[in-house]
Amino acid sequence: MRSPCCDDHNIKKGPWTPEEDQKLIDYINRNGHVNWKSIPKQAGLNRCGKSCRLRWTNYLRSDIKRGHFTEDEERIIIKLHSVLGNKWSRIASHLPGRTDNEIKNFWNTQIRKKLLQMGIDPNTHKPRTDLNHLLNLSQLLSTAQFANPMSIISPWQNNNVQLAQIQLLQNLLQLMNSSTTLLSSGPQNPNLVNLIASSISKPHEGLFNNPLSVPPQAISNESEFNIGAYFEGGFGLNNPETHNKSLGSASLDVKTETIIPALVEASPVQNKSSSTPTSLLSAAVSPADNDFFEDLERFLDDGDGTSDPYWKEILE
DNA sequence: AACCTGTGCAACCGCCGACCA
DNA sequence: ATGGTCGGCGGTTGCACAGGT
Repeated sequence: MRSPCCDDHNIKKGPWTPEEDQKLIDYINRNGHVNWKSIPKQAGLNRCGKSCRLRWTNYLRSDIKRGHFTEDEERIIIKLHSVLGNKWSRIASHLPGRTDNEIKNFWNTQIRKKLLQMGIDPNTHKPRTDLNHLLNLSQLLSTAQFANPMSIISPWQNNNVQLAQIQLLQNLLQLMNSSTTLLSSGPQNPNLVNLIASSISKPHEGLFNNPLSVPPQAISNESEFNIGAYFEGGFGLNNPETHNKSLGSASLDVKTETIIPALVEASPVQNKSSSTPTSLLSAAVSPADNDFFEDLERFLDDGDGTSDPYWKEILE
């Protein structure tokens, strides 16, 4: 049975004082750190060895680089995380001056949030498929498009609405793909899938540096679209060919976080003849609704011209 | 001005593996 | 081979602070 390191109730815990820091620095500068357990006693500190080691490695070391992470560091962290997972110490070993604790905190408080807002699962580095996210996106879009039709949308706002639109389309594709798998009946409407797929594959360079480009392997020819290959790349995170492009600073720009407006309550589901994206999604994600493709196609078809044409704009 | 809430980050906790006697 | 010790790691907590109401 091992003895706990810090089981002495007289051992001090909590934040370190400047005096304690100085004692530890002086001692290690003089003697180095061979045996952490013996250091507190020899340095005159009422702390456990573990606490001393942590304080030294995460804060007092002279080679610690403090302050904001650069975009390069952020890119490296995301890239390494996509390969290594939560191996913070291994990630830290590639970032001189950064500690595992610092990187872990940075990931949990900043990067994680950014990825989630971009519709990327921070654990898998692939597009999110949870229904709440799809609904959020659709709410965002309907808010941006319909909340105030008279308002003038600035170019960068418009760009981000389009970013959200593409995210939503991608998630729809994935949902459709999984739906066809679940239904075990093969693609129910390959033409529809191809229609959406081809709309995503259209170039958007100049809008937002094409951060969500389609890997070439996803489109084998004009009439076929390989959804599996498309999403396998996880926005290129696992694909060396697309990695740099998809992880470019544009895709993680702080603007992405700030431009997405706060979500508002979803508008009530309207009748089919005046379907909004919200109502479409409500229909599309309903577990009991097996007519998803039919509804989607009907919505896109918009024969009576009463529904909003923006879906057509996206797809066209 | 007081209170509430969200955020960032330092520090702790518990587990695990390496090492050694 | 076994058990004890220690360092390292990842998850989690709790505090300080800022901003909002």
